[in-house]
Amino acid sequence: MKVLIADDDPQLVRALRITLAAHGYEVIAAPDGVAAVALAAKENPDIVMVDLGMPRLDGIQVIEALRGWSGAPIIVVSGRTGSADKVEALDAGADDYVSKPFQIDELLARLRALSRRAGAASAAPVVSFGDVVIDLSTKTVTRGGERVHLTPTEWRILEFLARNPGSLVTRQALLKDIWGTEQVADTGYLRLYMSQLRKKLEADPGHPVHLLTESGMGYRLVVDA
Amino acid sequence: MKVLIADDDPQLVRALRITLAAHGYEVIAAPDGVAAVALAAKENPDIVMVDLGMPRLDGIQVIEALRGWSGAPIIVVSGRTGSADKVEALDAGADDYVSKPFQIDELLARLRALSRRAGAASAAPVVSFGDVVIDLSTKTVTRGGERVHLTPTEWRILEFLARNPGSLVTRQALLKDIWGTEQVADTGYLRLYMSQLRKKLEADPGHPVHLLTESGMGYRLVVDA
DNA sequence: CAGGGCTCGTACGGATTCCGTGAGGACGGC
DNA sequence: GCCGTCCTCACGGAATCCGTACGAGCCCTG
Repeated sequence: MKVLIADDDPQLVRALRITLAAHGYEVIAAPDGVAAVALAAKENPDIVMVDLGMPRLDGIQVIEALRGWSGAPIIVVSGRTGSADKVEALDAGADDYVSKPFQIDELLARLRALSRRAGAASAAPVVSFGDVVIDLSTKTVTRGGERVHLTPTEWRILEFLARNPGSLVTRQALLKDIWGTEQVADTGYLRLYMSQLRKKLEADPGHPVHLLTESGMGYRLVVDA
Repeated sequence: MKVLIADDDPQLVRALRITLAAHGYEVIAAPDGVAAVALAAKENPDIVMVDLGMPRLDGIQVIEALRGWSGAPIIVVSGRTGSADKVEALDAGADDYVSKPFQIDELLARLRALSRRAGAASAAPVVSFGDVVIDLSTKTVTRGGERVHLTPTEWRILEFLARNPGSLVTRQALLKDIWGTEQVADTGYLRLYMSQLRKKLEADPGHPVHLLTESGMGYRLVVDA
């Protein structure tokens, strides 16, 4: 069970690290928002504890960024006790909110409750279709056992699709996630990358079976049951 | 969204009932532990709010009884603020713990967070009729297990109908939702798309059983119970 | 009971938008 | 300088939209 702590108070992080480690958790930590998001993408933690009021990227923004692709439970640990802060954090996608100072045994109980509920629904970190296997945790793609090389942009598109297997993904959702553009100005790159992904992953790129396009709406990755 | 409130304070129950109803929740209530368990078995609520310290059956025992067969999120609302009580309740199977007195907007936010996570795990928003299954979240339509391809406009019409299952949808409501036209100028597209939907989804398109038209009024999607 | 008016279902085809793909330039790291 | 990657542009082909037309069923009326 891997826990990511995003907090800029080194003393608190140190205390938590010792306590959590004593209870069997593996702990990783980041001192600011940007580092937290990057570390989460790299390590794929099972639970995330985030402080509001961090440097570089606010806690709320960290929550929103994580919720874009991760289903891991998020618990906010903050010095702010106002209900407005709690509502904002919970509605941004957090699962729980604990105010400082807190009792350590209560925090541990809340962690157990969260992981208990999330554990029932956690998805496998690999998806596969045909002879292609996508490992989301190690960021590798193999086809018939052979490693397939993808460019960073190709990987990000495929990852987004693989995190929503079987689901229709609209073009604007992809554009917003990959390029951050609010505008839906399709200048054509997406079509280009889909074409290249098909060339690398489909048996017959001219007649795709798994990387499907739904005309007028977006794309869909059809995976094995 | 149905909420069961198990609390022996009639004043609090009354206040909660009004507030929750105003936010679109359906509220049922039980004044003691035994009644709460019985009512939960009968009504199958989506969320349970339980007080510790109730007559006849303690809150902890209620949680354990519910967890025996129900996966519904449980939130404890209690006057006890000690961490020992929190730990006991959470480890018994509760998902969250709020101490009295509480801010009502915080409680609402926690309810939203709980139903969001529980909803993702359990029932996806799906409606079905005959051998046809409509998955609103993945925008997928299957018939006898086979995927059915719909054009964007066909999907939008079907989605609108599926979000109002069994009820009559007026033509102007559909026109306004799909084409954004305030005017009710029926130039015939709607009839056309309904025809195509029936061809794709009805066993006998000439004699529809589920995609019904109410002459002079609009359309109605009849779904399974 | 016959006729007319209205609403609805369905087939056909042009106009438009959307999509796949190839070629090639710009940019940055090594 | 070389190479990988990202992006622009252009064109052919496919999918989709939407206007029109025509026949069938229903209700009202005389």
